[in-house]
Amino acid sequence: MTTADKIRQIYQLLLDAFGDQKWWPGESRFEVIVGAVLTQNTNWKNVEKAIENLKKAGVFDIGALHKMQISYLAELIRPAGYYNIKAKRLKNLIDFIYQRYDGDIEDMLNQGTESLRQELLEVNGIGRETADSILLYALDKPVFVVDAYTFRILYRHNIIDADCDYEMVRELFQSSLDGDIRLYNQLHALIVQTGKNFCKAKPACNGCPLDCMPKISELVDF
DNA sequence: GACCAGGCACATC
DNA sequence: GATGTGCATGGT
Repeated sequence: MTTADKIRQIYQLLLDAFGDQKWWPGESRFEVIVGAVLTQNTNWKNVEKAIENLKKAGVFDIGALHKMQISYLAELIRPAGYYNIKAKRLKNLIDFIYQRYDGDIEDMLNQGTESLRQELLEVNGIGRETADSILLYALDKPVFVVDAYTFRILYRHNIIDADCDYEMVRELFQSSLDGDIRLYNQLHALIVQTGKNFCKAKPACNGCPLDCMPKISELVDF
């Protein structure tokens, strides 16, 4: 069985276990973009509070945030943690969208995936996971999002080894899932769901607490 | 009270 | 290039 087969099999198992994830939580491309920055190393519940603050303040649109004082933005997003640095990062990203795309998120859709990815990665505060989350979930681009849960789960189940880096894992998923945006979207969401529920950062790693993984081990020949 | 959460940039070796 | 550190709130 190839690694690609394993990836696809894991997808099916997680889908059976957790069902359709309907990701990303967010009602607009803009909301996904903001959430992608705010969720950096942060619980999503805290991000929701920060976004709610922005909505209640009546400033939840790109134009309002573009004009806003950074200190006020920081105060509004405070519940998301790291609020000073995230205010800067959000500003950097919005400034980029204004400078490069005239503040029009829809305009970004016309750009090629790879060049847009490079542009996003040049923005200070936008790393690979944040860029890829924006590309996939806000802009419907065919990019698989790799996060801490992805590494943790794959490593603990002997699908990757410790020195495997972000781009290697991304390639692994993208080649396994054959450019299917719908699958990229769903599987990343399922992995996060799995990680949140079962795969904490520092368990006794021999014997993953993961509930569904023994079933994977039975079905997949690791 | 300790530990963790859907990262990232920067300093230092 | 790898390794360590600061950033910070809120839930368990």
